Amino acid sequence: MPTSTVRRFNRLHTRVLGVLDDDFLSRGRPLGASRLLFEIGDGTTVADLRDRLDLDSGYVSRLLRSLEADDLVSTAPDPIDSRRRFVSLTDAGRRERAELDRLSDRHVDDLLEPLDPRRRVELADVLDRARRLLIAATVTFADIDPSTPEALFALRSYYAELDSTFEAGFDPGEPGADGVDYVRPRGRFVIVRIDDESDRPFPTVGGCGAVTRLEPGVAEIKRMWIHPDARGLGLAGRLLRHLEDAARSDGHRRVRLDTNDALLPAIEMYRTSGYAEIDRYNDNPYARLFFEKPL
Amino acid sequence: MPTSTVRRFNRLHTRVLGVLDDDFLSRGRPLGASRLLFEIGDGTTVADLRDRLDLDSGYVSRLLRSLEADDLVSTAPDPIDSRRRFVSLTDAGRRERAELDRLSDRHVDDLLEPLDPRRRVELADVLDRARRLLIAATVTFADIDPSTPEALFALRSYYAELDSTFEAGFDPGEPGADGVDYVRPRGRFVIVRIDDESDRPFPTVGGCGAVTRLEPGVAEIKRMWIHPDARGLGLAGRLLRHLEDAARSDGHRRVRLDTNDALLPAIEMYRTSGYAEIDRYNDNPYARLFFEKPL
DNA sequence: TCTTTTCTCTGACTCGGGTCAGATATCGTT
DNA sequence: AACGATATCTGACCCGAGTCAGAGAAAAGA
Repeated sequence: MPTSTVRRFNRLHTRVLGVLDDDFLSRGRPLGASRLLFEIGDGTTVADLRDRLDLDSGYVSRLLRSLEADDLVSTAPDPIDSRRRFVSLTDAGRRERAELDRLSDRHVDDLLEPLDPRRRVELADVLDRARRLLIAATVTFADIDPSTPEALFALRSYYAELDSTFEAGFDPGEPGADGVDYVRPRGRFVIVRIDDESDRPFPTVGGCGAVTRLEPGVAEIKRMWIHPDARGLGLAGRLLRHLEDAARSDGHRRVRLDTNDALLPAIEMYRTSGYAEIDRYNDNPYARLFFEKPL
Repeated sequence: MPTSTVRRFNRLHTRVLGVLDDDFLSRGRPLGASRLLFEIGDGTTVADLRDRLDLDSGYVSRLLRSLEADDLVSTAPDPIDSRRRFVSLTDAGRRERAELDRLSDRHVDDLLEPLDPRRRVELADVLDRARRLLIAATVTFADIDPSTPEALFALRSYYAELDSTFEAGFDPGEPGADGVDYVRPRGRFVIVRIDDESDRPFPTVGGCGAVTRLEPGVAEIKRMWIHPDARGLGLAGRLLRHLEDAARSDGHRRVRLDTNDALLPAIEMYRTSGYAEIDRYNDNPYARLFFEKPL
């Protein structure tokens, strides 16, 4: 049933919103060229454009030259590596991009105009909820090295949040310990990747989690965190299951985890996910509750 | 604010749902050809396809021949008018259409798969609400002749609903009276057109309403009806305002209307729209309440 | 009956989007 | 200095989508 409802919505959407958007985005020039204007942003290299839009190198080159002919972009050799060309918008290009933006806004405004303000807001609300659910549906879990920028970004966000949650603050201790604990064969570091365009350089980090070996057959789940903007979408539960699966496939029979009594929703999730409270099994000063689950 | 939210949703939507849909709809053949398979349905004429999809006649012809070459459709002269050609699907064509349908479903299913059932339903719910609000935004009000099939359909639906609402039933009286009352210069008949694909021969009728002259400067609003599926979208209020505008531009200074005390939401709307209760001004046996509003 | 209109089809064409195979220049490494 | 890898560009293509101008057959009107 959800399937047919989604398809029904899709048909309407492409008709009233999608198609038209493309229509007038092409102001005299090929549509692909207009898209480039947005993708260039504050300047990038040709290679970057190429793999962001997944286009043939020759094709991008041609599009850029047509934009150059219209004096909307300018290119120059990248000072660092002069095989590369650095592309940026000219003033006219920035104006054109702003104009396209304005037209898109205008198009949506015109569409919403007949609705009363209350329903306009309601539409925005339901579409935003739909967007978040779609993002949740397209999230991916990836094992990565905990020393990569992506992982460090997640960990730092997590620590910062703990620091502001706990009354006494939070000190992550000496960094680099993660370097061994969360790397195979001792453990894993998992990132929740949100495939929401436009956030560079890597897809938005929606959360993280780690597994590490405690003793033979027993793993510990640590560093579980979901970005505040991505909560309420069922991601924490999916991440937990993913980490349990990882532990299981690494040969563990039980998983443990500790938590602080300030993290109520987390505690609730552990209980409903089959975790039972056990005695303290480590000397983590921030931990007040300890759980275990057989795999 | 709603504007940017809508655009934000659009970007995500075309990426995760829209584009892919087109992608695999083209199973070896040009996309337009696949679309035709759906549009042909249980058989139509070439002209019908042409203006339903708004395509060039030569183009449709070519697409049809390519489908014929694949043995998916067959054409024959229309027995009624042999300038026309009647197009219908072969068995293979029907199978292919079913297969495309299955693939589309599958694609959506795969997308929803990671979501837990509760959130899957929630997504369907919010998308359906969004669809209904978008439909409400794209509705059009049109003055038409009350004797057209479209108008008759609306009126009959309205009478049928009254008949099942009133305990004693409802008898619309001698038909044809509308023929003079709701036609200029004495009055108007307005139809609410819902531009939701697929419902032929005319866009779905979402409601109706009429204005007629009572006495110099005084108009009466009658036959106001919104299709049950289209309620809760603010259409009744917009229709009422549209009818008032029509009365005003026809030179009236006041509008009256009568209603039955069983129609509570309508009564509530009249009160909040500036109508004041007045004494009975006609002998309509179904009316119990009478309202008037200065324009 | 003759003329005009309607409906479909064909051929010739345009255009945007995109691929592919080099050519050229630069960088990194040995 | 030489070699392979990398980044960009150019020219030659292909293909799908769509337009346009008739041609031919049938229907409708005078």
